[in-house]
Amino acid sequence: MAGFARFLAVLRLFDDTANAWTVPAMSDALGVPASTVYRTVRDLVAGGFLEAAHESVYRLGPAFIEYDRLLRLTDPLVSAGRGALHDVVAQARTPCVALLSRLYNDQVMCVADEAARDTAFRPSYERGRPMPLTQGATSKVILAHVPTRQLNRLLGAPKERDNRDGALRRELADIRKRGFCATASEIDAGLAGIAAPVIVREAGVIASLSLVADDTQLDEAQRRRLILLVVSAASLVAEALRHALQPPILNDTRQRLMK
Amino acid sequence: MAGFARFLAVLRLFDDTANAWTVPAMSDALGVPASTVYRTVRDLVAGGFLEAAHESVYRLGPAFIEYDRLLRLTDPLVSAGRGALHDVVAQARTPCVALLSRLYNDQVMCVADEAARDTAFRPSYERGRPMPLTQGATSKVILAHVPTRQLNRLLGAPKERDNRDGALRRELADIRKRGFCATASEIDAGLAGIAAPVIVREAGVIASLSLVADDTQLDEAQRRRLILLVVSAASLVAEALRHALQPPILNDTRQRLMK
DNA sequence: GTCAATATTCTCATTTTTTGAGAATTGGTT
DNA sequence: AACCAATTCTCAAAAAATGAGAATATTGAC
Repeated sequence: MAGFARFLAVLRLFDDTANAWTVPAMSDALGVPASTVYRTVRDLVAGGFLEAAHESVYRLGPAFIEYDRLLRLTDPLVSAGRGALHDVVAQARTPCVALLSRLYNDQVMCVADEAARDTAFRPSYERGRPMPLTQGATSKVILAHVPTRQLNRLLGAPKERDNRDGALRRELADIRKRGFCATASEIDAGLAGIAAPVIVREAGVIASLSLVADDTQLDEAQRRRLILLVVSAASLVAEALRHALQPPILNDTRQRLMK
Repeated sequence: MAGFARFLAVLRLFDDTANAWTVPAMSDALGVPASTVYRTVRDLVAGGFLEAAHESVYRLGPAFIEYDRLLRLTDPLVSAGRGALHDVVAQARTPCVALLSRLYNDQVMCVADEAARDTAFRPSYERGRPMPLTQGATSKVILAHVPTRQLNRLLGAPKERDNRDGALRRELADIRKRGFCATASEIDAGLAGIAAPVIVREAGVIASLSLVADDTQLDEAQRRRLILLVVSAASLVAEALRHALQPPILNDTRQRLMK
């Protein structure tokens, strides 16, 4: 391992439980000499991606907060979707959380969320947390719209398929046809998920807008109402995205024009 | 420029306005051959720090969202302070925004914020946005507690000092003595800032907890009440931090114990 | 304050990567 | 089919990273 992979490897050591590392520990964990890790860490600290906490312990650094804000401000999906999330939780008229999620490597990650006032629960899906691909309405709606080739790659080697694979593929086809997916207690016991796709092929956007609510509070009429709400909000977001991307004011273009 | 600096340089091209770059544009801007930039970008994309948007345009990638969540979850300052922010805006009984901020290179950056319900304004200070060191209650309280040596470095070359420098240093000494800083319209016209220090030397923490409210709504009694609120909340956060850091369960230690 | 134990940086010869220029390839469009 | 731009590939030269250990700085204990 060398070059950028080294930096990635160091950063990937950090997770919710292992959130503070000493250099010798990293050196052990990666099988890389301490002097090299010291250099790597120094670079990361200089960039703000790591930070010396105390007693030779390093933590993730504040640069991530800065770039996260930039992303919140400039990501087309996030900016097109934030308003919709707000509207959805306001119009749901029940405690709930609205999510905007997308593919992230071979998982699904929420990139924006908003909870209605007085929502006591918090779903497992939350901004920035990678979640499984094949469970939960939020994820399955996305998976249902992934192009076949990519889907095959995501679902793993052909051997592993066959078993539950056929059923899953049928389910995904069904979701595609219906235009939404509603589940209950699939991720969090007692919580229902309702998700609709946000697809803008031209922009390579495959995402979902979803709503998580207390399943025991929902009668059939409410469920239908919420499905309608989510589906229409999702298509509004997709439309907004198409328009936002229509005139792509590229930095590149600007530079050329200025010459 | 080479190595990690190249990666940093590419990422630093992105800001609120220049949020989408083509490789040729980056190549131009950095004065680095396109083939090299392509390789750099490929690595960053693999790590999730950049993402191909469409038509050869790249944007910041979702990895930042993931690491931001980790930081929110595991950063001692953020986790010690979030509850306090919530309490402060609840007890302020006026539209306001509470902030938790810290040094970030030669600027100050908010790392957590919470707005009271029905707060119409949003202060310039917001999570993830670097702000000037010497303006605003939030920043000055921090600057007032930076060790002298570091302060000298931050305030720039000795020549630049002298002019407004003496006044600033006197002001900082005053803030240190009083234990808080209150300003009005120093950053945002019509908004007042009230800030108190969160200092935990043992942990290298120099931060501030601050409250931003509509200045025209504040009479003298309210101002005093809010100052008290902010000062006591800040010292609670500092205390919580000291306790959180008391038993530093290091990854390193754990590994040793397991042997 | 001194001392001992770590943590961190430094040195330098060696090895491995990265680099850059241009050619080759891919992918989408007219 | 031909074109154009984006992207990857090739390869020799050059630069930079590497690792072992020495040197130095920090820290905590006393």
